[in-house]
Amino acid sequence: MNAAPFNLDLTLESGQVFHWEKIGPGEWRGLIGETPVCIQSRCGEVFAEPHDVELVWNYFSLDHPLEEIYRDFPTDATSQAALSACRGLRIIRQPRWECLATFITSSMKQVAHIRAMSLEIRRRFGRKVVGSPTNAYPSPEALAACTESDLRACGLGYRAKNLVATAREVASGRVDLAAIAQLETPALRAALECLPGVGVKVANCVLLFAYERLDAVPIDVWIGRILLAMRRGRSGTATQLARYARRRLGPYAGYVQQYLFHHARVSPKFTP
DNA sequence: CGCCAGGGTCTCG
DNA sequence: CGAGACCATGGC
Repeated sequence: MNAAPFNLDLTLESGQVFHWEKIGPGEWRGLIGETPVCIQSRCGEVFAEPHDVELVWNYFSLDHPLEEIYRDFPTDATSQAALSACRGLRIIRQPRWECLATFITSSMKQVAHIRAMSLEIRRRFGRKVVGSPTNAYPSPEALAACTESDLRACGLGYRAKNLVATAREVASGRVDLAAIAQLETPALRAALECLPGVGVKVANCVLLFAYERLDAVPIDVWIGRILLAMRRGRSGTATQLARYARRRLGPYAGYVQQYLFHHARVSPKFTP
């Protein structure tokens, strides 16, 4: 299938999903939900095994209008540098529970360790998938049945309590992750923030990565520093930075944020 | 060893 | 609303 521009490496290395394994140049193995997939991208052409176009197209958001998004990119030097470095990076449509759960574990953790925790949670509590070395992400029910110390054994530390509590909210049906997709963004954000371990930042990650709200801007320490630098010294509280991001990053602010984040993180000489 | 990481929550001005 | 303390863990 043809999907230019699409850069698989950038997409899978930009801290959105944490379970894919690189098995060759531009070639990755992982799971889309519970379906094991091998995928390779060359020159805008995508090859996937199994050849399930619909599944791959949807997961990697190959329908997102990247050229239109690029036309709306901010014109400042920082954003344009991030754009030329990350062209072809796409915001993935993640399964909702998987996204919510992994970002609850993400607080004050580096990407590499989020990955390690996520893989351990899959290994211990996820359903085995034939043809995949990686297990599926455990269901809300499976994690709801865990104790806090079960999850501490996966390296979660104080995050274990929140993950179990949120799993129980979802498994019990008190929160329906599919039903709330119909809500407008402010109401959806509020619903997510009611869950234990979900604050402003994690809610925005879930809005962007699992609910297709492409204007949602997660502000972590990296993006915080970048926005502060873009504001030229004017000091910024969290609310000021959020307002600035909403005003300056345009209709696809979430995309811009993801490009800024990844570019900064892989630039050895990044000093805001 | 000290510092930092895709923060949330509670308390106190 | 804003600032601070506290929460665990691993990498460098």
